[in-house]
Amino acid sequence: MGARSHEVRERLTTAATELIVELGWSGVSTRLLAERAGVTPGLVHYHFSSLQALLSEAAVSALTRMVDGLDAVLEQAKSPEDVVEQLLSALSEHSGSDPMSLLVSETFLATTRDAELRGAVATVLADFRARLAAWFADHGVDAPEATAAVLAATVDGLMLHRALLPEAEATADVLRRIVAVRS
Amino acid sequence: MGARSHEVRERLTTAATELIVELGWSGVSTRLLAERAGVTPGLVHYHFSSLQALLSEAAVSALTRMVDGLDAVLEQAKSPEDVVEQLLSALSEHSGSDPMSLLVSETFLATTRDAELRGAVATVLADFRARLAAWFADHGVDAPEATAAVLAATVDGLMLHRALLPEAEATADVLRRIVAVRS
DNA sequence: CTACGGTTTGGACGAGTGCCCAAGTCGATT
DNA sequence: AATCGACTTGGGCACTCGTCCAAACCGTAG
Repeated sequence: MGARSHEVRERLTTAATELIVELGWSGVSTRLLAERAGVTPGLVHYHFSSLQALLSEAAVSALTRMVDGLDAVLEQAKSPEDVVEQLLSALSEHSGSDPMSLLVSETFLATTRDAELRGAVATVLADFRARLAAWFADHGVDAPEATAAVLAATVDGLMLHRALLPEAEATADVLRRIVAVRS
Repeated sequence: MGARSHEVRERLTTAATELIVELGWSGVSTRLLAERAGVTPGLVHYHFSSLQALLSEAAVSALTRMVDGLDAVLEQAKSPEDVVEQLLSALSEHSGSDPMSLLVSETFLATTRDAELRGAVATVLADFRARLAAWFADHGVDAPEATAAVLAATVDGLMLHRALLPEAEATADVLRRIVAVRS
């Protein structure tokens, strides 16, 4: 596997994440993917065992990068309320149907039809939950694991809903209630 | 439109909701649909203008029924905490990858690629939010609209996550924090 | 120079797709 | 009995799909 091979693989996975967002997981075809990546269709199955494998690898690595980015938020947060604030604003930078939200949703849904992908995504999610829970535990939040699970779920749910309806103004205030500190 | 026509339309939409759950929105084909409904493939495009239209009609009516079902929960609930409890247990009846969760997710995702469907689903969601918010307002919950929006989003987010990871035991306790009553 | 292995090409394969339509069935109305 | 219109049939059209593969390319090692 020379450097040339590695570059083509990367071009293909990059094109894959773009197209998953634009056309949906099942809207991505071998030929479209090759065209976007600037290679010939035959190359797709030379570098990857199947189209599914290519999409999965692309999505999982994008998700991993995303979680690492959210992790950086934790390091700067001073209070639990701060975490909510930061998470929310990190998401609000994007419009309702932004690339990140769509990629997350598409990938989650794809896991219901692909056991291998499901395992990989579950690992990423568990990792994020664990880091969040650890931070909460360190900062006096009650029931840190459950709080992390609910907060992560809420963030994903808001992603879905934001594409359909605008959020209420006081969303952040309500979200802050989730991270109640032990009294 | 005779009674015969109406029965076939219903058999097709019923088969559609089943297949969307089993195979995903884009995994449903004309012929598969017809086979499941026990009719010939040509009938699909006689009764519906397109496959998309059939899927959309089936999904929206299923979603509407679902929201009406959740609405019944509200009528029996005595306190805000009760609402959370009931919503959660209504969801927990189903396994992680239950039909309802999957249909919701699939439909939400399909809205990103179909403007007409998006409008219809947004109406259903807005309706549910409004009923929830009205109930909260009547029962002294602070910021009822935002609370309803966050709770609805969390419920959907938990639907997504539950397929991947088991929930923590104390999820309900954390969720109850969302519906804090004005002090 | 030859030989070689990783890479690339473009076309082929069979299967499946949404949609359409001429022809036919069948129950109700005239 | 004849006619009508709603309904149904099954096949056909013009695609796209994932995957595969023989052949060509090309930088490097012998």
